[in-house]
Amino acid sequence: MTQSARTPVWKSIAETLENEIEHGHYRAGDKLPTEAELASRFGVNRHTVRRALGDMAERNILRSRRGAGVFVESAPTDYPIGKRVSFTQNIQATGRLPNKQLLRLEERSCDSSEAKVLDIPIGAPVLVYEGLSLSGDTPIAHFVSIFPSERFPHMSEILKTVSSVTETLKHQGIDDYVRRDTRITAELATPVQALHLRIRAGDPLLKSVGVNTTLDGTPIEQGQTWFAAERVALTVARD
Amino acid sequence: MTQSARTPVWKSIAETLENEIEHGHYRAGDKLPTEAELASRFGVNRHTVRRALGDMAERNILRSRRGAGVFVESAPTDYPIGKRVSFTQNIQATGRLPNKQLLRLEERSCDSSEAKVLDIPIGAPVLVYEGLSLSGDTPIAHFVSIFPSERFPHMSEILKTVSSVTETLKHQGIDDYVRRDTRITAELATPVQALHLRIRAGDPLLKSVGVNTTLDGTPIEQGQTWFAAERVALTVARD
DNA sequence: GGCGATTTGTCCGTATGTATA
DNA sequence: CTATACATACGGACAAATCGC
Repeated sequence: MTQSARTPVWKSIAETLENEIEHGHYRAGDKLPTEAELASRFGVNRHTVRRALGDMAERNILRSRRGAGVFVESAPTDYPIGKRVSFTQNIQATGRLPNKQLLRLEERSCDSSEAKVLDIPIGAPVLVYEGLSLSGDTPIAHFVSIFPSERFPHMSEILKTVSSVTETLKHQGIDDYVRRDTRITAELATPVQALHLRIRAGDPLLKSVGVNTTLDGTPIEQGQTWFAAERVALTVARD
Repeated sequence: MTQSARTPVWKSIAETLENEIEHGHYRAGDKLPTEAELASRFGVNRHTVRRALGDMAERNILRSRRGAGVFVESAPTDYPIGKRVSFTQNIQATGRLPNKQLLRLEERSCDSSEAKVLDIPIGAPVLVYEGLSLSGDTPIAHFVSIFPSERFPHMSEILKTVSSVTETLKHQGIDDYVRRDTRITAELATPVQALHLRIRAGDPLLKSVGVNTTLDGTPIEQGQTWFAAERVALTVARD
């Protein structure tokens, strides 16, 4: 009757459920049995189940919605930030289908800070490329990229048909490029961003601002990306 | 009278103010002149000034407080994430005084995930080191570090006197260590974290989870850090 | 849109084993 | 050994959100 082992009951319940999620018994988005059902399954009080679920929710494995149930969260996809950063490749590596949705594609003249970053004269034309990045059909990020137009006269037409920046740059004669630096901050989602990313306003976003250059150091793109924090973890690997 | 250049008046006002902040005319925490004063200074309507201030507020350069005035935000400190990540060195590089406040220092046995990361048997003793990282006297981050105790028998006593992890490890015979990987996510501050970091609950945090190893790859520390997003930008540099 | 059943969230209380001073 | 504090587990009641009809 008494608990002989040193591990609390709630903890072993949590580990059991974690294993079942790990082994695909429950998948991302699935609804777990109700607290009452789990309580009777494990032969414990509902509160003991709640302790286990609470622990798992704290570690972002589950999310509970009052009145609806407890649901399995999708594990955030690792998004490597390194020398070469490519959304298409990063998503393909997870085994899902990378996709992009175009929101805006326009030319305008650059301001002083953009000129400084891209190493072009103030007022020079830049191409603004805004859109959503999707993994399968779940939105991952909202991005705004800026290219120096004079360097890439056909960028706009190609971007309309090709949804990969890397591919588009290949058509423009850039076979390889590297990330010069990346700056990562955190922000709260605006209502518009929340709508686009299918999250709630005020949910956390990971903002990444990076500059890509050719191998000889000429800047070719300044990219700003707002990742839905619940779906992505940025990773920095050694080398 | 008419605007000959293509740049809007509000934008050049914003750039002017930005320059003055950049050049130290206004410093972090300073109150700007009132909107009315700025309007008369630039010879424009108050609404035009407001457009400039609004743009700067959106970029987190300013923060306005109704009834009080408009204040210069402290620029987020760049915090490089690379092969070697040291809070002490990172803060020293900004010219401020790194500091640490101890919140907890205790030994317990590790769970399965910690065992896996630190490459020790499940249940082996680990030292938990929790505290706050300060730059000067403004809190920057809240951290929880875990060390395998059997490898470092005197860690606890040294950490009580030395506030730098790098220094403490030197006393333990580890002259050099490298960051194996770093995982960056974004979370919302809990009420307790908000109190510690002197921000508001629900404000965005940058969470970084990293593992430091000796040069031969033996893990010596798992560190979790929650940075106040408004005070820090994590940077990833090439090389 | 309303309504009732379902489900989670939060509060009250009780009891017991374990570690600590 | 006693007193205290704490974590664990159970029981019940109601509020609040959600869903289906």
